[in-house]
Amino acid sequence: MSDIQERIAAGLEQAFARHGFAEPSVDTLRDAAGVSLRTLYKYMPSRSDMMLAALEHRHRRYLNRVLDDLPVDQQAAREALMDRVADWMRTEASHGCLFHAAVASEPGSTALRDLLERHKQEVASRAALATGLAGQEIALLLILEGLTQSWPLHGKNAVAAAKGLATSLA
Amino acid sequence: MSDIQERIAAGLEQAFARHGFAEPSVDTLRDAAGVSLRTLYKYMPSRSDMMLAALEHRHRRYLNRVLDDLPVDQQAAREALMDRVADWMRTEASHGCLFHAAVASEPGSTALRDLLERHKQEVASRAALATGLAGQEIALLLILEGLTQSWPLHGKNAVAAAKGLATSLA
DNA sequence: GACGATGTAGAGGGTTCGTTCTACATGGGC
DNA sequence: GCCCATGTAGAACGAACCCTCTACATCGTC
Repeated sequence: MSDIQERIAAGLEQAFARHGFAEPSVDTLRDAAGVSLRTLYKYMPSRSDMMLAALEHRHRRYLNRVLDDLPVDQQAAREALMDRVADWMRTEASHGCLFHAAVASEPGSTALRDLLERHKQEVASRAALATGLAGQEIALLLILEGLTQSWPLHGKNAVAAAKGLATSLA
Repeated sequence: MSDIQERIAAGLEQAFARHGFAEPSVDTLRDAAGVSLRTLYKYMPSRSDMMLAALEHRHRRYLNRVLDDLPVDQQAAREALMDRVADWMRTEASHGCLFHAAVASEPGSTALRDLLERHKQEVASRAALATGLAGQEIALLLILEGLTQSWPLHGKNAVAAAKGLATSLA
């Protein structure tokens, strides 16, 4: 991926995260990307491609920010994981999971659905590995999804509930 | 609420649930509502009002289908609750929670956000009451959100995980 | 210094969309 | 029998949107 492509994807991700997938026009996306319309369309030939590129970019950033370098101790890793998710929500995604939002905005797109599935799959397996919960990927993912969805309304209380549930998985 | 208004709202809810909030045009919504464009706009003067009416309708139906008449035994109520949510997903909402989808499609709308909050609030308090988990509304809501989000990918495994987590709340 | 590759700036086309408006049908109450 | 309220059918309008295209700037290379 070239440098300019990376910068465009980063700008698009910001715009979609802030305003959702329905609202921003391509003109708005161009401003967010910081390039001309011609260049934008050169690298992402349609609005759908812009959505996909933004989500790919977000996927990489999410893995880095939430799942890299968790504590070695498994209980500490579980708590840190929930804190990291909350921190991600606070700074990046105050409206919930961007991948679910994308699929909701275009339920017909199989490309988006595949991307959502890949994202959740990779998050679940890496999270289970880091917390010593291999074999309980689904329960752990359920907690992460629940935290992501309920954080906007319940904040730190949701984090505490998620930690408690993750601990109970043993 | 008049009879025709009820029928319109029911049709709109179906259309939004099936195709999301971004895709369907007002012409499509009119077909789903089964009335003329003039009548549709008489009762719901803008597309945003159509979304709100559809969600109000869904809120009432969700409470009826998922939370009415749960078993008296608390452990049985917890399991039945998760089964009911899964059944709701299977028959009504294969793409996740419609309220979250609405907010995601229009993050700027405070009316939608308020409606989401009211919906979740009422679901949480009624669910906690029925399952003997008063005081743990947030943890229970987190499980319900997690189940709703992960059911499309993991189906009955997600239900089993949700039951396990709800049982652990004790 | 010419040139080709790559960028910006932004106007324009063709389409779709939300909303309004006109014209007409129907049916119960005086 | 007339009328008004309420419904259908769908044309029309203005705005917004996605995408293309033209015209021009910049910069590293020969």
